[in-house]
Amino acid sequence: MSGVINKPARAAKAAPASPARARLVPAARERQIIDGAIAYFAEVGFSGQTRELSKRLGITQPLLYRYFANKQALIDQVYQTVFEGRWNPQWVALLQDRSLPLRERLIEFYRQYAKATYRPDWIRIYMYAGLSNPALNQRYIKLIRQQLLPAYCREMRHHCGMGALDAAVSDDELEFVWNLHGGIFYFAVRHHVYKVRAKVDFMRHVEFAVDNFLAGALSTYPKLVKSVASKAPSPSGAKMSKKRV
Amino acid sequence: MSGVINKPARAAKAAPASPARARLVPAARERQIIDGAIAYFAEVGFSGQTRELSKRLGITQPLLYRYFANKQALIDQVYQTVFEGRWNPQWVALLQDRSLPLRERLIEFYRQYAKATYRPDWIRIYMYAGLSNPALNQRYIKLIRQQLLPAYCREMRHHCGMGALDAAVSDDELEFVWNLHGGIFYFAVRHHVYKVRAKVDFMRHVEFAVDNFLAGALSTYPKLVKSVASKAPSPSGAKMSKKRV
DNA sequence: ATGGTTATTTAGCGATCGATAACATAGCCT
DNA sequence: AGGCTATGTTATCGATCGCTAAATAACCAT
Repeated sequence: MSGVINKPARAAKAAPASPARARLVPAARERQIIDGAIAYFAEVGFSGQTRELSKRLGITQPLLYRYFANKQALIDQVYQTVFEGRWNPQWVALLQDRSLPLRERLIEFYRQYAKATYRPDWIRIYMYAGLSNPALNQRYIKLIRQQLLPAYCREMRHHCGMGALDAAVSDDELEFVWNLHGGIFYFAVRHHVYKVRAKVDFMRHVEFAVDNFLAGALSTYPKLVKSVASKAPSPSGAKMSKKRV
Repeated sequence: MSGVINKPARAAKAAPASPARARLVPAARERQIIDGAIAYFAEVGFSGQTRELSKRLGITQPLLYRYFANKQALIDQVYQTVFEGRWNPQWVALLQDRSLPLRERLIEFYRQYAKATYRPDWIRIYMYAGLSNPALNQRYIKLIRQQLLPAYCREMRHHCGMGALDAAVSDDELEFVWNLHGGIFYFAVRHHVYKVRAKVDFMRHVEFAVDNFLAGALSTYPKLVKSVASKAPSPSGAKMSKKRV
Protein backbone atom coordinates (compact mmCIF):
# COMPACT_ATOMS: atom_id res chain seq x y z
CA MET A 1 0.00 0.00 0.00
CA SER A 2 2.74 2.39 -0.88
CA GLY A 3 2.00 3.59 -4.38
CA VAL A 4 -1.75 3.52 -3.94
CA ILE A 5 -1.97 7.00 -2.54
CA ASN A 6 -0.86 8.38 -5.86
CA LYS A 7 -3.93 7.22 -7.69
CA PRO A 8 -6.26 10.16 -6.99
CA ALA A 9 -3.52 12.64 -7.76
CA ARG A 10 -4.81 13.11 -11.25
CA ALA A 11 -8.38 13.72 -10.19
CA ALA A 12 -7.66 16.77 -8.07
CA LYS A 13 -5.90 19.30 -10.21
CA ALA A 14 -6.96 22.81 -9.29
CA ALA A 15 -8.46 21.66 -6.00
CA PRO A 16 -5.64 20.54 -3.71
CA ALA A 17 -7.97 20.95 -0.77
CA SER A 18 -6.20 19.44 2.18
CA PRO A 19 -4.02 16.59 0.93
CA ALA A 20 -2.28 18.87 -1.55
CA ARG A 21 -0.63 16.99 -4.38
CA ALA A 22 1.27 17.48 -7.60
CA ARG A 23 3.76 20.18 -8.35
CA LEU A 24 3.83 23.16 -6.07
CA VAL A 25 6.00 26.25 -6.07
CA PRO A 26 8.59 25.74 -3.34
CA ALA A 27 7.32 28.51 -1.09
CA ALA A 28 3.83 27.00 -1.04
CA ARG A 29 5.08 23.49 -0.43
CA GLU A 30 7.33 24.65 2.36
CA ARG A 31 4.47 26.49 4.00
CA GLN A 32 2.24 23.48 3.63
CA ILE A 33 4.83 21.24 5.24
CA ILE A 34 5.33 23.62 8.13
CA ASP A 35 1.59 23.94 8.72
CA GLY A 36 1.22 20.19 8.63
CA ALA A 37 4.17 19.75 10.94
CA ILE A 38 2.67 22.16 13.44
CA ALA A 39 -0.57 20.20 13.53
CA TYR A 40 1.18 16.84 13.63
CA PHE A 41 3.84 17.63 16.22
CA ALA A 42 1.30 19.44 18.35
CA GLU A 43 -0.67 16.23 18.45
CA VAL A 44 2.01 13.60 19.02
CA GLY A 45 5.08 15.54 20.07
CA PHE A 46 8.41 16.03 18.38
CA SER A 47 9.22 12.35 18.57
CA GLY A 48 6.63 11.86 15.85
CA GLN A 49 7.96 10.20 12.70
CA THR A 50 8.63 11.97 9.44
CA ARG A 51 6.93 9.14 7.56
CA GLU A 52 3.65 9.64 9.35
CA LEU A 53 3.89 13.39 8.82
CA SER A 54 4.47 12.98 5.10
CA LYS A 55 1.57 10.57 4.87
CA ARG A 56 -0.73 13.14 6.43
CA LEU A 57 0.54 15.73 4.01
CA GLY A 58 -0.09 13.43 1.09
CA ILE A 59 3.54 13.57 -0.02
CA THR A 60 6.43 11.15 0.18
CA GLN A 61 8.80 11.23 3.10
CA PRO A 62 12.01 12.05 1.17
CA LEU A 63 10.36 15.19 -0.13
CA LEU A 64 10.57 16.64 3.36
CA TYR A 65 14.33 16.48 3.05
CA ARG A 66 14.30 18.56 -0.08
CA TYR A 67 12.88 21.45 1.94
CA PHE A 68 14.54 20.86 5.28
CA ALA A 69 18.06 19.63 5.85
CA ASN A 70 16.94 17.30 8.63
CA LYS A 71 14.17 16.75 11.10
CA GLN A 72 15.58 19.23 13.58
CA ALA A 73 15.57 21.98 10.98
CA LEU A 74 11.88 21.35 10.40
CA ILE A 75 11.22 21.41 14.13
CA ASP A 76 13.06 24.71 14.42
CA GLN A 77 10.86 26.17 11.71
CA VAL A 78 7.81 24.95 13.60
CA TYR A 79 9.06 26.67 16.72
CA GLN A 80 9.71 29.90 14.94
CA THR A 81 6.41 29.96 13.07
CA VAL A 82 4.34 29.24 16.15
CA PHE A 83 6.11 31.44 18.66
CA GLU A 84 7.36 34.41 16.74
CA GLY A 85 4.30 34.81 14.55
CA ARG A 86 1.71 35.30 17.24
CA TRP A 87 3.06 38.05 19.45
CA ASN A 88 1.31 41.36 19.10
CA PRO A 89 3.44 44.33 20.22
CA GLN A 90 0.29 46.43 20.55
CA TRP A 91 -0.72 44.48 23.63
CA VAL A 92 1.57 46.64 25.71
CA ALA A 93 -0.11 49.76 24.36
CA LEU A 94 -3.51 48.25 25.07
CA LEU A 95 -2.58 47.61 28.69
CA GLN A 96 -1.41 51.20 29.05
CA ASP A 97 -4.41 52.86 27.42
CA ARG A 98 -5.86 54.67 30.41
CA SER A 99 -8.86 55.90 28.47
CA LEU A 100 -10.32 52.53 29.42
CA PRO A 101 -10.76 51.17 32.93
CA LEU A 102 -7.99 48.74 33.82
CA ARG A 103 -10.55 45.99 34.23
CA GLU A 104 -11.70 46.39 30.62
CA ARG A 105 -8.14 46.60 29.39
CA LEU A 106 -7.17 43.36 31.08
CA ILE A 107 -10.24 41.52 29.88
CA GLU A 108 -9.74 42.75 26.34
CA PHE A 109 -6.08 41.85 26.51
CA TYR A 110 -6.82 38.32 27.61
CA ARG A 111 -9.41 37.92 24.90
CA GLN A 112 -6.88 38.85 22.26
CA TYR A 113 -4.04 36.99 23.90
CA ALA A 114 -6.08 33.86 24.27
CA LYS A 115 -7.25 34.05 20.69
CA ALA A 116 -3.62 34.18 19.56
CA THR A 117 -1.99 31.67 21.88
CA TYR A 118 -4.47 29.65 23.92
CA ARG A 119 -5.10 27.22 21.09
CA PRO A 120 -4.35 23.54 20.95
CA ASP A 121 -1.37 23.81 18.62
CA TRP A 122 0.28 26.70 20.41
CA ILE A 123 -0.22 25.39 23.92
CA ARG A 124 0.82 21.85 23.14
CA ILE A 125 3.89 22.79 21.14
CA TYR A 126 4.79 25.23 23.88
CA MET A 127 4.61 22.39 26.39
CA TYR A 128 6.50 19.89 24.26
CA ALA A 129 9.16 22.49 23.63
CA GLY A 130 9.45 23.30 27.31
CA LEU A 131 9.94 19.69 28.26
CA SER A 132 12.55 18.87 25.65
CA ASN A 133 14.35 22.15 25.15
CA PRO A 134 13.19 25.01 27.35
CA ALA A 135 15.45 27.60 25.73
CA LEU A 136 12.62 28.87 23.57
CA ASN A 137 10.19 29.04 26.45
CA GLN A 138 12.74 30.95 28.44
CA ARG A 139 13.03 33.45 25.63
CA TYR A 140 9.27 33.76 25.39
CA ILE A 141 8.92 34.18 29.13
CA LYS A 142 11.63 36.81 29.01
CA LEU A 143 9.55 38.60 26.41
CA ILE A 144 6.52 38.55 28.69
CA ARG A 145 8.56 39.50 31.70
CA GLN A 146 10.29 42.41 30.03
CA GLN A 147 7.65 43.72 27.65
CA LEU A 148 4.30 42.92 29.13
CA LEU A 149 4.55 42.58 32.88
CA PRO A 150 6.33 45.86 33.67
CA ALA A 151 3.52 47.79 31.98
CA TYR A 152 1.14 45.51 33.81
CA CYS A 153 2.75 46.41 37.14
CA ARG A 154 2.78 50.13 36.48
CA GLU A 155 -0.93 50.02 35.73
CA MET A 156 -1.46 48.06 38.90
CA ARG A 157 0.30 50.80 40.87
CA HIS A 158 -1.89 53.38 39.22
CA HIS A 159 -4.96 51.23 39.88
CA CYS A 160 -4.08 51.14 43.56
CA GLY A 161 -3.65 54.89 43.72
CA MET A 162 0.07 54.72 44.20
CA GLY A 163 0.74 57.74 42.04
CA ALA A 164 4.13 58.88 40.76
CA LEU A 165 5.68 55.53 41.52
CA ASP A 166 7.88 55.37 38.45
CA ALA A 167 10.55 53.36 40.14
CA ALA A 168 11.56 50.12 38.46
CA VAL A 169 9.15 47.30 39.17
CA SER A 170 10.47 44.72 41.59
CA ASP A 171 10.73 40.97 41.15
CA ASP A 172 8.00 40.56 43.74
CA GLU A 173 5.63 42.66 41.71
CA LEU A 174 6.42 40.80 38.52
CA GLU A 175 5.85 37.45 40.13
CA PHE A 176 2.67 38.76 41.67
CA VAL A 177 1.00 39.74 38.41
CA TRP A 178 2.24 36.51 36.93
CA ASN A 179 -0.11 34.84 39.31
CA LEU A 180 -3.13 36.10 37.40
CA HIS A 181 -1.46 35.31 34.12
CA GLY A 182 -0.62 31.79 35.23
CA GLY A 183 -4.08 31.10 36.56
CA ILE A 184 -5.62 31.98 33.23
CA PHE A 185 -2.95 30.11 31.29
CA TYR A 186 -3.58 27.02 33.34
CA PHE A 187 -7.22 27.14 32.35
CA ALA A 188 -6.06 26.72 28.76
CA VAL A 189 -3.68 23.94 29.76
CA ARG A 190 -6.46 22.02 31.43
CA HIS A 191 -8.48 22.43 28.30
CA HIS A 192 -5.97 21.73 25.53
CA VAL A 193 -3.45 19.46 27.22
CA TYR A 194 -5.46 17.53 29.76
CA LYS A 195 -8.52 17.85 27.57
CA VAL A 196 -10.95 18.33 30.41
CA ARG A 197 -13.96 20.00 28.90
CA ALA A 198 -14.46 23.35 30.55
CA LYS A 199 -17.62 23.78 32.53
CA VAL A 200 -17.60 27.54 32.30
CA ASP A 201 -17.04 29.96 29.48
CA PHE A 202 -13.45 31.09 29.16
CA MET A 203 -14.16 34.82 29.07
CA ARG A 204 -16.46 34.47 32.05
CA HIS A 205 -13.61 32.80 33.90
CA VAL A 206 -11.31 35.64 32.88
CA GLU A 207 -13.74 38.29 34.05
CA PHE A 208 -14.03 36.83 37.51
CA ALA A 209 -10.30 36.26 37.73
CA VAL A 210 -9.56 39.85 36.75
CA ASP A 211 -12.22 41.22 39.08
CA ASN A 212 -10.85 39.24 41.98
CA PHE A 213 -7.29 40.14 41.18
CA LEU A 214 -8.00 43.85 40.98
CA ALA A 215 -10.21 43.88 44.05
CA GLY A 216 -7.62 42.09 46.13
CA ALA A 217 -4.77 44.16 44.74
CA LEU A 218 -6.24 47.35 46.19
CA SER A 219 -5.12 46.15 49.59
CA THR A 220 -2.44 43.62 48.70
CA TYR A 221 -0.42 45.35 46.04
CA PRO A 222 0.67 48.37 48.15
CA LYS A 223 1.77 45.98 50.88
CA LEU A 224 3.73 44.07 48.30
CA VAL A 225 5.60 47.14 47.11
CA LYS A 226 6.18 48.28 50.66
CA SER A 227 7.48 44.94 51.82
CA VAL A 228 9.88 44.78 48.96
CA ALA A 229 11.24 48.21 49.71
CA SER A 230 11.95 47.26 53.32
CA LYS A 231 13.37 43.91 52.41
CA ALA A 232 15.53 43.81 49.32
CA PRO A 233 16.57 47.17 47.91
CA SER A 234 18.66 45.44 45.28
CA PRO A 235 16.82 45.48 41.96
CA SER A 236 17.31 41.86 41.06
CA GLY A 237 18.83 39.48 43.52
CA ALA A 238 18.50 35.81 42.70
CA LYS A 239 17.20 34.62 46.03
CA MET A 240 15.83 31.14 45.85
CA SER A 241 13.65 29.16 48.18
CA LYS A 242 15.17 27.40 51.14
CA LYS A 243 12.94 24.41 50.61
CA ARG A 244 13.27 23.01 47.16
CA VAL A 245 10.06 23.29 45.30
CA MET B 1 32.54 -0.97 24.29
CA SER B 2 29.73 -3.29 25.21
CA GLY B 3 31.12 -5.67 27.79
CA VAL B 4 33.39 -3.14 29.43
CA ILE B 5 30.82 -1.90 31.90
CA ASN B 6 30.84 -5.26 33.60
CA LYS B 7 34.41 -4.98 34.76
CA PRO B 8 33.91 -3.15 38.09
CA ALA B 9 30.99 -5.37 39.02
CA ARG B 10 33.21 -7.54 41.14
CA ALA B 11 34.76 -4.67 43.05
CA ALA B 12 31.55 -3.41 44.62
CA LYS B 13 30.05 -6.19 46.67
CA ALA B 14 28.34 -4.88 49.77
CA ALA B 15 28.38 -1.29 48.55
CA PRO B 16 25.98 -1.03 45.63
CA ALA B 17 25.83 2.71 46.20
CA SER B 18 23.97 4.15 43.27
CA PRO B 19 24.69 1.94 40.26
CA ALA B 20 23.36 -1.09 42.08
CA ARG B 21 24.74 -4.33 40.74
CA ALA B 22 24.74 -8.04 41.42
CA ARG B 23 21.87 -10.09 42.70
CA LEU B 24 18.96 -8.35 44.28
CA VAL B 25 15.73 -9.67 45.72
CA PRO B 26 13.05 -9.06 43.10
CA ALA B 27 11.11 -6.52 45.16
CA ALA B 28 14.21 -4.37 45.63
CA ARG B 29 15.20 -4.58 41.98
CA GLU B 30 11.72 -3.70 40.85
CA ARG B 31 11.63 -0.70 43.15
CA GLN B 32 15.03 0.39 41.92
CA ILE B 33 13.94 0.13 38.31
CA ILE B 34 10.78 2.12 38.95
CA ASP B 35 12.68 4.83 40.79
CA GLY B 36 15.22 5.02 38.01
CA ALA B 37 12.48 5.08 35.41
CA ILE B 38 10.75 7.96 37.18
CA ALA B 39 13.94 9.99 37.14
CA TYR B 40 14.81 9.05 33.56
CA PHE B 41 11.38 9.49 31.99
CA ALA B 42 10.87 12.72 33.91
CA GLU B 43 14.01 14.02 32.27
CA VAL B 44 13.60 12.87 28.66
CA GLY B 45 9.97 11.85 28.35
CA PHE B 46 8.38 8.50 27.73
CA SER B 47 9.99 8.19 24.33
CA GLY B 48 13.26 7.58 26.16
CA GLN B 49 14.93 4.30 25.31
CA THR B 50 15.02 1.30 27.56
CA ARG B 51 18.71 0.82 26.77
CA GLU B 52 19.64 4.22 28.12
CA LEU B 53 17.49 3.63 31.19
CA SER B 54 19.19 0.33 31.92
CA LYS B 55 22.59 1.94 31.47
CA ARG B 56 21.75 4.55 34.09
CA LEU B 57 20.57 1.83 36.41
CA GLY B 58 23.79 -0.09 35.93
CA ILE B 59 21.95 -3.15 34.67
CA THR B 60 21.46 -4.72 31.27
CA GLN B 61 18.47 -3.84 29.17
CA PRO B 62 16.87 -7.32 28.95
CA LEU B 63 16.66 -7.40 32.72
CA LEU B 64 13.94 -4.77 32.53
CA TYR B 65 11.80 -7.30 30.70
CA ARG B 66 12.06 -9.79 33.49
CA TYR B 67 10.27 -7.35 35.77
CA PHE B 68 7.94 -5.68 33.30
CA ALA B 69 6.16 -7.34 30.41
CA ASN B 70 6.93 -4.44 28.11
CA LYS B 71 7.82 -0.79 28.13
CA GLN B 72 4.23 0.32 28.55
CA ALA B 73 3.85 -1.77 31.69
CA LEU B 74 6.86 -0.01 33.16
CA ILE B 75 5.43 3.37 32.21
CA ASP B 76 2.15 2.45 33.85
CA GLN B 77 4.01 1.60 37.05
CA VAL B 78 5.75 4.97 36.87
CA TYR B 79 2.40 6.69 36.54
CA GLN B 80 0.92 4.84 39.44
CA THR B 81 3.89 5.34 41.74
CA VAL B 82 4.13 9.04 41.06
CA PHE B 83 0.48 9.97 41.06
CA GLU B 84 -1.18 7.65 43.52
CA GLY B 85 1.59 7.73 46.08
CA ARG B 86 1.64 11.43 46.78
CA TRP B 87 -1.92 12.34 47.55
CA ASN B 88 -2.66 13.10 51.18
CA PRO B 89 -6.33 12.69 52.12
CA GLN B 90 -5.74 14.82 55.22
CA TRP B 91 -5.42 17.90 53.05
CA VAL B 92 -9.19 18.18 52.95
CA ALA B 93 -9.33 18.09 56.73
CA LEU B 94 -6.60 20.70 56.91
CA LEU B 95 -8.57 23.04 54.68
CA GLN B 96 -11.65 22.59 56.84
CA ASP B 97 -9.94 23.08 60.19
CA ARG B 98 -11.57 26.32 61.29
CA SER B 99 -9.45 26.57 64.41
CA LEU B 100 -6.95 28.23 62.10
CA PRO B 101 -7.57 31.31 59.97
CA LEU B 102 -8.29 30.38 56.37
CA ARG B 103 -5.20 32.25 55.27
CA GLU B 104 -2.98 30.06 57.42
CA ARG B 105 -4.76 26.93 56.31
CA LEU B 106 -4.26 27.74 52.65
CA ILE B 107 -0.61 28.63 53.10
CA GLU B 108 0.05 25.50 55.09
CA PHE B 109 -1.83 23.44 52.54
CA TYR B 110 0.23 24.79 49.68
CA ARG B 111 3.43 24.18 51.56
CA GLN B 112 2.53 20.55 52.02
CA TYR B 113 1.04 20.18 48.57
CA ALA B 114 4.05 21.72 46.91
CA LYS B 115 6.41 19.55 48.91
CA ALA B 116 4.57 16.49 47.66
CA THR B 117 3.92 17.37 44.05
CA TYR B 118 5.71 20.52 42.91
CA ARG B 119 8.93 18.65 42.26
CA PRO B 120 10.75 18.13 38.99
CA ASP B 121 9.82 14.48 38.58
CA TRP B 122 6.16 14.90 39.47
CA ILE B 123 5.57 18.02 37.43
CA ARG B 124 7.40 16.81 34.36
CA ILE B 125 5.86 13.35 34.35
CA TYR B 126 2.51 14.97 34.89
CA MET B 127 3.10 17.10 31.80
CA TYR B 128 4.44 14.30 29.65
CA ALA B 129 1.48 12.18 30.66
CA GLY B 130 -0.96 14.93 29.87
CA LEU B 131 0.42 15.42 26.41
CA SER B 132 0.52 11.77 25.41
CA ASN B 133 -2.35 10.28 27.36
CA PRO B 134 -4.39 12.71 29.44
CA ALA B 135 -6.60 10.04 30.97
CA LEU B 136 -4.51 10.00 34.13
CA ASN B 137 -4.46 13.76 34.41
CA GLN B 138 -8.20 13.78 34.00
CA ARG B 139 -8.51 11.35 36.86
CA TYR B 140 -6.19 13.42 39.01
CA ILE B 141 -8.06 16.61 38.19
CA LYS B 142 -11.28 14.87 39.02
CA LEU B 143 -9.76 14.01 42.39
CA ILE B 144 -8.93 17.66 43.00
CA ARG B 145 -12.25 18.83 41.71
CA GLN B 146 -14.28 16.42 43.79
CA GLN B 147 -12.24 16.09 46.96
CA LEU B 148 -10.35 19.30 47.43
CA LEU B 149 -12.11 22.15 45.71
CA PRO B 150 -15.61 21.68 47.19
CA ALA B 151 -14.17 22.00 50.69
CA TYR B 152 -12.16 24.92 49.38
CA CYS B 153 -15.33 26.61 48.14
CA ARG B 154 -17.27 26.04 51.32
CA GLU B 155 -14.47 27.65 53.32
CA MET B 156 -14.51 30.53 50.87
CA ARG B 157 -18.22 31.02 51.52
CA HIS B 158 -17.57 31.00 55.23
CA HIS B 159 -14.65 33.37 54.75
CA CYS B 160 -16.95 35.81 52.96
CA GLY B 161 -19.53 35.65 55.69
CA MET B 162 -22.02 33.78 53.58
CA GLY B 163 -23.21 31.55 56.43
CA ALA B 164 -25.50 28.55 56.17
CA LEU B 165 -24.83 28.25 52.46
CA ASP B 166 -24.62 24.48 52.35
CA ALA B 167 -25.92 24.27 48.84
CA ALA B 168 -23.83 22.35 46.39
CA VAL B 169 -20.93 24.38 45.04
CA SER B 170 -21.39 25.56 41.50
CA ASP B 171 -19.10 25.08 38.52
CA ASP B 172 -18.37 28.78 38.58
CA GLU B 173 -17.13 28.57 42.13
CA LEU B 174 -14.98 25.56 41.39
CA GLU B 175 -13.38 27.21 38.40
CA PHE B 176 -12.89 30.33 40.45
CA VAL B 177 -10.84 28.73 43.19
CA TRP B 178 -8.96 26.81 40.54
CA ASN B 179 -7.62 30.15 39.48
CA LEU B 180 -5.53 30.43 42.63
CA HIS B 181 -4.54 26.80 42.35
CA GLY B 182 -3.49 27.23 38.74
CA GLY B 183 -1.50 30.37 39.38
CA ILE B 184 0.54 28.62 42.02
CA PHE B 185 0.90 25.50 39.92
CA TYR B 186 2.17 27.53 37.01
CA PHE B 187 4.89 28.92 39.23
CA ALA B 188 6.15 25.37 39.60
CA VAL B 189 5.81 24.76 35.87
CA ARG B 190 7.93 27.78 35.07
CA HIS B 191 10.49 26.48 37.50
CA HIS B 192 10.64 22.77 36.71
CA VAL B 193 9.59 22.62 33.07
CA TYR B 194 10.79 25.88 31.58
CA LYS B 195 13.61 25.96 34.11
CA VAL B 196 13.50 29.68 34.67
CA ARG B 197 15.17 30.26 38.00
CA ALA B 198 12.66 31.83 40.33
CA LYS B 199 13.46 35.32 41.51
CA VAL B 200 11.30 35.11 44.60
CA ASP B 201 10.87 32.49 47.27
CA PHE B 202 8.03 30.07 46.55
CA MET B 203 6.30 30.40 49.89
CA ARG B 204 6.54 34.16 49.68
CA HIS B 205 4.83 33.94 46.31
CA VAL B 206 2.14 31.73 47.84
CA GLU B 207 1.53 34.10 50.72
CA PHE B 208 0.92 37.05 48.47
CA ALA B 209 -1.22 35.01 46.12
CA VAL B 210 -3.37 33.75 48.98
CA ASP B 211 -3.64 37.19 50.52
CA ASN B 212 -4.72 38.71 47.26
CA PHE B 213 -7.14 35.92 46.54
CA LEU B 214 -8.81 36.15 49.92
CA ALA B 215 -8.92 39.95 49.92
CA GLY B 216 -10.51 40.05 46.51
CA ALA B 217 -12.89 37.23 47.29
CA LEU B 218 -14.56 39.24 50.02
CA SER B 219 -16.20 41.29 47.32
CA THR B 220 -15.95 39.00 44.30
CA TYR B 221 -17.00 35.64 45.67
CA PRO B 222 -20.50 36.66 46.82
CA LYS B 223 -21.11 38.20 43.41
CA LEU B 224 -19.97 34.96 41.87
CA VAL B 225 -22.40 32.85 43.84
CA LYS B 226 -25.21 35.33 43.23
CA SER B 227 -24.60 35.51 39.52
CA VAL B 228 -24.65 31.78 39.26
CA ALA B 229 -27.91 31.52 41.12
CA SER B 230 -29.56 33.98 38.78
CA LYS B 231 -28.06 32.42 35.71
CA ALA B 232 -27.84 28.67 35.71
CA PRO B 233 -29.83 26.88 38.40
CA SER B 234 -28.83 23.51 36.93
CA PRO B 235 -26.02 22.03 39.01
CA SER B 236 -23.71 21.04 36.15
CA GLY B 237 -24.50 22.11 32.64
CA ALA B 238 -21.68 21.66 30.16
CA LYS B 239 -21.80 25.10 28.63
CA MET B 240 -18.77 25.76 26.55
CA SER B 241 -17.32 28.97 25.23
CA LYS B 242 -18.67 30.41 22.02
CA LYS B 243 -15.24 31.36 20.86
CA ARG B 244 -12.93 28.42 20.79
CA VAL B 245 -10.05 28.88 23.15
C1' DA C 1 30.66 -29.27 48.85
C1' DT C 2 26.86 -29.72 45.69
C1' DG C 3 22.94 -29.39 43.17
C1' DG C 4 18.95 -26.72 42.11
C1' DT C 5 16.72 -22.39 41.69
C1' DT C 6 16.64 -17.96 39.78
C1' DA C 7 18.55 -13.39 39.03
C1' DT C 8 21.40 -11.49 35.40
C1' DT C 9 23.97 -11.29 31.09
C1' DT C 10 25.20 -12.25 26.19
C1' DA C 11 23.72 -12.38 21.63
C1' DG C 12 20.63 -11.30 18.28
C1' DC C 13 16.00 -10.86 15.68
C1' DG C 14 12.56 -7.94 13.44
C1' DA C 15 10.65 -3.61 12.91
C1' DT C 16 11.11 1.29 12.62
C1' DC C 17 13.16 5.69 11.70
C1' DG C 18 16.08 9.40 9.79
C1' DA C 19 18.45 10.24 5.84
C1' DT C 20 20.50 9.62 0.90
C1' DA C 21 21.03 8.46 -3.94
C1' DA C 22 19.13 7.50 -8.15
C1' DC C 23 15.31 7.77 -11.12
C1' DA C 24 10.97 9.83 -13.10
C1' DT C 25 7.96 13.43 -14.65
C1' DA C 26 5.48 17.92 -14.57
C1' DG C 27 5.71 22.47 -16.41
C1' DC C 28 7.78 26.48 -18.61
C1' DC C 29 10.57 28.67 -22.47
C1' DT C 30 11.94 29.26 -27.05
C1' DA D 1 7.34 20.17 -30.45
C1' DG D 2 11.17 19.45 -27.83
C1' DG D 3 14.20 19.93 -24.29
C1' DC D 4 15.76 21.77 -19.91
C1' DT D 5 15.05 22.60 -15.13
C1' DA D 6 13.36 21.56 -10.90
C1' DT D 7 9.76 19.05 -8.23
C1' DG D 8 8.56 14.70 -6.66
C1' DT D 9 9.02 9.42 -6.16
C1' DT D 10 11.18 4.80 -5.65
C1' DA D 11 14.40 2.11 -3.44
C1' DT D 12 17.41 1.46 0.12
C1' DC D 13 21.09 2.07 3.68
C1' DG D 14 22.64 2.32 8.49
C1' DA D 15 21.43 3.06 13.04
C1' DT D 16 18.29 2.47 16.71
C1' DC D 17 14.75 0.39 19.47
C1' DG D 18 11.61 -2.94 21.76
C1' DC D 19 11.84 -7.46 22.83
C1' DT D 20 13.28 -12.65 23.18
C1' DA D 21 15.95 -16.94 23.68
C1' DA D 22 19.75 -19.07 25.41
C1' DA D 23 23.76 -19.08 28.35
C1' DT D 24 25.83 -17.75 32.85
C1' DA D 25 26.52 -16.93 37.62
C1' DA D 26 24.99 -15.89 42.33
C1' DC D 27 22.44 -17.53 46.29
C1' DC D 28 20.13 -21.10 49.26
C1' DA D 29 18.92 -25.64 51.15
C1' DT D 30 20.63 -29.97 52.11
